[in-house]
Amino acid sequence: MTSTAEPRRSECPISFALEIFGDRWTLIVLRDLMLKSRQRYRELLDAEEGIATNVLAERLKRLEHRGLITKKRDPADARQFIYLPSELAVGLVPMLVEMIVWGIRTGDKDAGSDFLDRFETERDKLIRDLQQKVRNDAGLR
Amino acid sequence: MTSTAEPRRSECPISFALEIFGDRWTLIVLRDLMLKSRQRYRELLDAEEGIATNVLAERLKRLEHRGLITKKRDPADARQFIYLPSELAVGLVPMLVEMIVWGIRTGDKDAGSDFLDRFETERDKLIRDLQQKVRNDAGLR
DNA sequence: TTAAATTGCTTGCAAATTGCAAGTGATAAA
DNA sequence: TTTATCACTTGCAATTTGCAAGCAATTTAA
Repeated sequence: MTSTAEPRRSECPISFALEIFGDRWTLIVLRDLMLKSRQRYRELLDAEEGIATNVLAERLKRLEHRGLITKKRDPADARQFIYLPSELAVGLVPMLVEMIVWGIRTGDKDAGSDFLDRFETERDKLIRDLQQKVRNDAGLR
Repeated sequence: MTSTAEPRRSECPISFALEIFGDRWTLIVLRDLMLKSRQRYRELLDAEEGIATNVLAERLKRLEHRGLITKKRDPADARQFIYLPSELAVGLVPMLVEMIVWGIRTGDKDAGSDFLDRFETERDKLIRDLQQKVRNDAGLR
């Protein structure tokens, strides 16, 4: 059996991860899919950071190809598609939470003190709850 | 007092974090500075992923400007500079560890099973130890 | 005491990626 | 039927990247 994976820059897991989401937009898309419960192209395009439509289209293809999201037609409106995170994406929640915490502490403590408080008192439960909510929204399990 | 900070894309802490290290190279540089104990330009340039010299120079300036690293002359060789992570960078270790774990689990389980075992049995200590080692290497206290 | 290396960059340029605006084709609503 | 909406695609200019060569300030070697 031959491998179907892309060639890697190196064997380092950080490098591997960055090949998938090491750019300005991929994690913004995953944030919206998982933490803001957006699941349609139009909703993702409305990210307040202002992603360009061709870039969004390319990132969604990439994420689907890498197995981080699935795409299916909306049964209620055949013009639309629904993008859902996979379990691989759910596995990114701990990293996203650490990124959020660093961002709050470094950038703007006032804006996220509730999150910070909860993180400091019950990190594991916060993450489990978030992951369950994501799975739930995505119809996983 | 007027603010000296760059304008942000949004108030989101993930977005803020990505403005600092949301690209293919910045976290590779921080990985080498913190987890591989490299501290000179030449050593960083030798990253196996093959960073271009102009890109490395720009990233180092950026990281210094953002307060994630400091730069000082090598007292033993005035041609060289020593780049050291700051406490702000040390604060990124938990996120980097989660990224490593995701990368190992997703990409190549065999290559990092020791790290994974230790992560699963004593995550907090693993992170504390790593952070202390980084502070030590950097002469922080 | 010079000449050759080494170090940490900068510069120039081609190639790739991004951002922006304007389509396009399929489906749905009026 | 016409018009609107949705999920893109396309074309193109602007920005960013990668690559190779250069350069000034040391340090090492002859």
